[in-house]
Amino acid sequence: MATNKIELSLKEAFKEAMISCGFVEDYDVEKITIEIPKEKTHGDYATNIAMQLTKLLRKNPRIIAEELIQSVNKEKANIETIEIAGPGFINMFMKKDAMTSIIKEVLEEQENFGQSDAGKGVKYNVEFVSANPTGDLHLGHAKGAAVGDSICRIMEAAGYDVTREYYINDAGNQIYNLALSLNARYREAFGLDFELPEDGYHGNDIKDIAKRIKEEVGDQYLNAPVDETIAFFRKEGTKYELQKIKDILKEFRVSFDVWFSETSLYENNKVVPTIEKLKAGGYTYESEGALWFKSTLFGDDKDRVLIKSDGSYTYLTPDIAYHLNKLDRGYEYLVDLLGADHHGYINRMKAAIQALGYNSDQLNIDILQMVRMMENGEVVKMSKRTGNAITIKDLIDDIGVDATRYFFAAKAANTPYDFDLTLAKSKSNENPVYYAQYAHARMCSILKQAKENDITMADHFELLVNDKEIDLLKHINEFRNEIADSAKSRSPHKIANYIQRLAQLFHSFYNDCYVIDKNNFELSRQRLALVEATRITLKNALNLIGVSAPEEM
RNA sequence: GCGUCAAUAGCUCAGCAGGAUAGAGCAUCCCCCUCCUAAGGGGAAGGUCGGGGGUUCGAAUCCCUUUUGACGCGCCA
Repeated sequence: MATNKIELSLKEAFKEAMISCGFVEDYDVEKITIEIPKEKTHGDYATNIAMQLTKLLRKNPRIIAEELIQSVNKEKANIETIEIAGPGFINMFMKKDAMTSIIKEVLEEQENFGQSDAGKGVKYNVEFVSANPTGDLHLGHAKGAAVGDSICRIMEAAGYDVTREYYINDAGNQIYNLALSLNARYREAFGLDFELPEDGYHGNDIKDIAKRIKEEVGDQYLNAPVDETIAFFRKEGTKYELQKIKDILKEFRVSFDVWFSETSLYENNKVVPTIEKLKAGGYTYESEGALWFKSTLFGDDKDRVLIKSDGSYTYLTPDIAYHLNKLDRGYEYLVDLLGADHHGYINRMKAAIQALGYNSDQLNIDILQMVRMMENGEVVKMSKRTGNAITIKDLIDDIGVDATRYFFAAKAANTPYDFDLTLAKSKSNENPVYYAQYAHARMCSILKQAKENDITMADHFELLVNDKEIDLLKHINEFRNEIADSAKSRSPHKIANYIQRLAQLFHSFYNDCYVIDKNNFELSRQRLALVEATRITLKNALNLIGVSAPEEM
């Protein structure tokens, strides 16, 4: 866990004090909790270490605390005063200048401020979205895209080695239906008889693609052999649909490192050897003409079919091969982001990787609970414009990328979400995304005017002793911790909370502390540096959840 | 029936490796622009943390139980 200099020095100081009091011979500093009390009279920082030690020492926590504060090195840890409170909390008030050193760090690190090596370069593969290339991405995919991309950005900032991956289901039945649907629309485009399959794709997007294919290849597939025609439309349909997905994700500021094709599993002969490996391990059996995987051996509810009695694979089979392939590629951990309707999938896939010799902990399946679109208190199922399911495109057009991404990131992914369309669309103070962006715009405005008045940033900050300034500094000090925390639990909403708090502290500072003051030039210079440090922190934080930081609004 | 997730202010949600008086935004009610963007700030009001047990010095947080809701429980993907 990354930690800031102030807290680290406090932890070290308490560790030394514990040792010199004879309480312990050694102690893991990570186990010492240093927190910022909610109540200001409880100090700048506090620790509950004395209460934690009661179990070990079997002594009254206040007595332990008393001994600790006697031997703690206050000078070294920059403590101004230290006191015992309540049942045994140790509250510390820091020397004013202890807080300001963070400003220099931020100004030096710029867009890298907040990064740490907390993740120790551990290799993670994060798979998200992975929607079938058969149509537009809808509301649920938008949540997956926003949450997944934010998780990756945050993990990267926290020092994990992250590969973002999209699994393309381009081999199954749904692609066959896509091909049939396209072929039908292609014939339609020539004014010929056509037959749309019952479970095919009936959207206008298929018509558009068919028209484009007509322009590209002319009539050559009107009378071609059926196999050849289907193969052609499979390939072309996947290509077009995938390109549309890539384009919209790019617009949504979501990127992937690897686009992994299911078909490639067959082309590179990955599926059969996976089944053979399960067989060789004794984890399969035949029954009723099908091949089963004994997933119950690893805690699954029931065994799962790998090869159906008609000889074809279930969805699970190539997916097991895919997960094995990811692990074989050397990732220590896999993360899958799945919709709540797939949560039954967790146990069987964990069972599979165990049967294949990996540890079930290496697969983390994060469930994204369902999203409901609400407008004026009513559930909205369909897009008003198209009459079809709400797509990412609808969200981007109606709400904008910033607000959409903020709304998805601001809420814990694993709880059901009612997306308030009315609120998200409103371009007013009711919309929380503007609160943070407005703070950034205000800072830019100050910086711009300082420049016009030839006020430059100071490099020493002894005048920053106002409560509002100290609060801001404390919060900036927490940024690295917050990122590391958020990465560890893969919770982008923690960053959103951090952003709200930072914006709030700034707005409050803004009202109390006038920055550009020609009559107090030195204070202006010092505050200006604080504003710039705050601005960099806010911009970096917004970037972690894919939200822009406008210079004016 | 079994499983997963949820239930906290009027609304939308934080807080949940136990810690001090449960927080934020919005909505409501007061106050603040001769001054860096009022998309802002300050204040008020608003809660038996779904109910009931238990563990603990201490529980919104952990355990059990119960109610309600969403989603699963295919040789679909």
